[in-house]
Amino acid sequence: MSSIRVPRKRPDSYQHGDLRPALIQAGLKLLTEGGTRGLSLRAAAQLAGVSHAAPYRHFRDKDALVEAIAEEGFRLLTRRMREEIEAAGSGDLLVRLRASAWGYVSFAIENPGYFRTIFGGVPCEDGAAPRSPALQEAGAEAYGVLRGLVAEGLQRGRLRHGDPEQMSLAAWSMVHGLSMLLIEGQLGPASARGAAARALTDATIRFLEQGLRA
Amino acid sequence: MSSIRVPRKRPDSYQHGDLRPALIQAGLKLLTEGGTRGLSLRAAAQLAGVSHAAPYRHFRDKDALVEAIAEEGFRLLTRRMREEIEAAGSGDLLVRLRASAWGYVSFAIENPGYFRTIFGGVPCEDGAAPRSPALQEAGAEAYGVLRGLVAEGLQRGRLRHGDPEQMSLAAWSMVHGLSMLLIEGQLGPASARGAAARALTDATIRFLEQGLRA
DNA sequence: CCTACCGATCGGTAGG
DNA sequence: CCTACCGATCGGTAGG
Repeated sequence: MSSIRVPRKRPDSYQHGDLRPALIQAGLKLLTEGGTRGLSLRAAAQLAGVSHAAPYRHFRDKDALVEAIAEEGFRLLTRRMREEIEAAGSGDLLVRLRASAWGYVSFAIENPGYFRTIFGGVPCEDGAAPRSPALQEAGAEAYGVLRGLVAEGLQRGRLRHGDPEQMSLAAWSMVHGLSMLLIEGQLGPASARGAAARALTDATIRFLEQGLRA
Repeated sequence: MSSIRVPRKRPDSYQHGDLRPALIQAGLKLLTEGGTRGLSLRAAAQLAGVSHAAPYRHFRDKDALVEAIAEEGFRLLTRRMREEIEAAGSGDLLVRLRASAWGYVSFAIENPGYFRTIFGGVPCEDGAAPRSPALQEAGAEAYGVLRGLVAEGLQRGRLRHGDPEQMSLAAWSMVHGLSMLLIEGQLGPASARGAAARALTDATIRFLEQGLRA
């Protein structure tokens, strides 16, 4: 057996000031591979190549790390939706709505660790979820993408009259439910792969479109 | 301090042959209160009033207990949906579809512990979910309720022509997504309470109905 | 940012 | 079904 201490020249180049993002990445990896049970500050520290006491300089406790991961995840989800919408061009609003739906679902499939953490990773306690203001805002921004599309559709008369909040919630529920069923394997492992998932998303969202369109 | 040992006449009356269901109840309580992190075979044993080695006579390991809880949850979910459908009478199919949706959502709200366990409690690992045949069947039965209503609607010409599988999935996605958003507090704590949730469910499901009805 | 240490809890097994 | 025990891991702190 060689020496027990691994170091020599830490995994990448933390140590300086970039330990925080490194811990987030490590935590995400642990979360993805082993679920909430697989995540611990100690393991994250080890993955990042620092002592198990180091993380406490960046995160008050384990929940704080999970929250940081969730916040990052929300931002990435928002970005993905916007990218898909942009890629769909400035054409028909229903097409853009469909694009945003695919952005949502594809993000979930490709980033199940982030996705699960965002939606109920930590505050699964019984009572009210004690989400931080920053996390709440990140979530509101993601929801705002859908909300914005609906508002635009109503304004342009592309969607039938109705409560925009209810319409947005209907869309959100649908893509969220589909995402969860896909990543949890409820629809079979094959369904979660790219092309199949895309087809399922399109087919599913079209039923909702019929209910929303003018 | 009185004696350390609590017993005298165990909590209820396990010991004989009803330890298994008692452990399931205990596990559910732990799961509900503290999430996956809060569940341990030892804690469940303590809640049930037995030694921490006793559970191993009924469950191979921790995952086996979680799976048993999920199976029980699926059965209760199925029952709840059927009850709501029955309560809605033999009237219009869309009314019954709506009733089943409320059965689904209300079960989730009232039994978040069961609901979370059913959908991704354990097998959150990265790869394929290793769900037991019994668990898969329990899940298929719950899905079958929705599936049956859709089939009936198509047969009676109450729903527009379409792939029954896709239509069922659309309905499932919607109620599932709404349930998850509600119990994880994404819609605010107030929304998850009875009347408010019912209104949200009805409003949401109606948009889908427009897309499904003939 | 590290080493060293604390108490607590865990899954699991031995052995009866 | 119990007591007693194992090694491992955890969150967190002291103290530097």
